[in-house]
Amino acid sequence: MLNKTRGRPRGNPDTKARITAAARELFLKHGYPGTTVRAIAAAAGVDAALISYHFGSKQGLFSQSLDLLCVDPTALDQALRGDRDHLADRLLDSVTGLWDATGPVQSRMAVQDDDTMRALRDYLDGELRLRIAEFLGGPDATRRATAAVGVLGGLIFTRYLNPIRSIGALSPVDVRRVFGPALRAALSGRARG
Amino acid sequence: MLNKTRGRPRGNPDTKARITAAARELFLKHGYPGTTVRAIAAAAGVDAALISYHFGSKQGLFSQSLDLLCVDPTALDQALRGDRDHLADRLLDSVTGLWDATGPVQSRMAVQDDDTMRALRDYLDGELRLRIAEFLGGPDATRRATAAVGVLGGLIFTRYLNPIRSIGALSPVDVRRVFGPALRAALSGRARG
DNA sequence: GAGTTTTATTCAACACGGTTGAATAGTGCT
DNA sequence: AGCACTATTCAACCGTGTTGAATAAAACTC
Repeated sequence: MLNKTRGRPRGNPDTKARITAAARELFLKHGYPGTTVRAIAAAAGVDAALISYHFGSKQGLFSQSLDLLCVDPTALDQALRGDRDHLADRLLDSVTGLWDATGPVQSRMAVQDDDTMRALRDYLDGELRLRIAEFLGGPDATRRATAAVGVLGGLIFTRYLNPIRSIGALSPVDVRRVFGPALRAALSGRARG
Repeated sequence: MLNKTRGRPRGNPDTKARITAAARELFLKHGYPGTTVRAIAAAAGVDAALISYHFGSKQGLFSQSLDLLCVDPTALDQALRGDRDHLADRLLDSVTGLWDATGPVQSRMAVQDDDTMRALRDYLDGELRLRIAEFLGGPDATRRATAAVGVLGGLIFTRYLNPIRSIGALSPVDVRRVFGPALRAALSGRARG
């Protein structure tokens, strides 16, 4: 933008880092379409062409600036090991543990990214659901696993992706209290009303 | 676009309808950012400027082309009248009854629209949750209503907004079977595991 | 019905967005 | 030193949503 002599700069300043930092802040504040490449470049004190050069495209910068580890299979492995009685609590904890960390920052943005949503879908349906069914065993294991995925999807949706106040404000312990009964019933396939 | 003599056309062709029809189809096919105003105009056989004139903006056309009746308070009133035992089933039926009708068409698009998501949020948190709590009464009514909203949000999310196969493919009856136990447990606040 | 206002439409142009190609100045290897 | 490579700026391009003027039909008024 400003006359910063053409060509490679002195030293090896980590410009990519400065760009992603600025990108995170602006994407967060104004959303994906509301953030222009030129604005990011200006905030990072750099020319707009650089972000195409470094990240390929605006979409590329977006994807890379929120390195979505939302889908971390290792956390799942932890939850699916242990006794059946506390499975519900472990699942809930793994969700809050994973997503609370990333902050409402990336969560809200994730819903705008098509790839992220597909990844989440594939994970819930193709991975989590199958593993839970396998863990449960017994009759109706598939149906119960589907129900559990539905409940966990509800937690993810109402707490992170489109956070409603009464659920977003809960502490992780409260999440257990609120969602515990529903999730346990989903896993067992029965509820006393 | 093409030489269709300037000025008001003969008769009173319902151009707005042709535009919204074309818009629905294209938005559906390519998403909001992937659909250009000029493409919609071309598909409707009309100049691009017309859509700014009729709908104010591209966003306005988008909002109006999916007239979001997703949030219909009357369906809720029906569900909240009756005995406590079948409340869960009635709530589930009202969700499937309402959203299955609109087709996966508008549902998938809704998640891209900020206004729609806010409306849904406000409805779940400010309306549905309060009414359920009021209906339930007794201790912990608020917490149980919150849990119920979480479960219903899960159904909406995993079946309509970001539909995963195993839940999107269910019949309304199956939805009751799968989500029934979890929702009943949420409403009662207890589950036998 | 003639005259005026209002509405629906096209056209041309603007401002802005993301992206690209050329020019340039450093870094790193031999 | 020389050479390939990399990081950067600049100028330009093309596509986008939107706007203002021109125009023609409809709707209203007396």
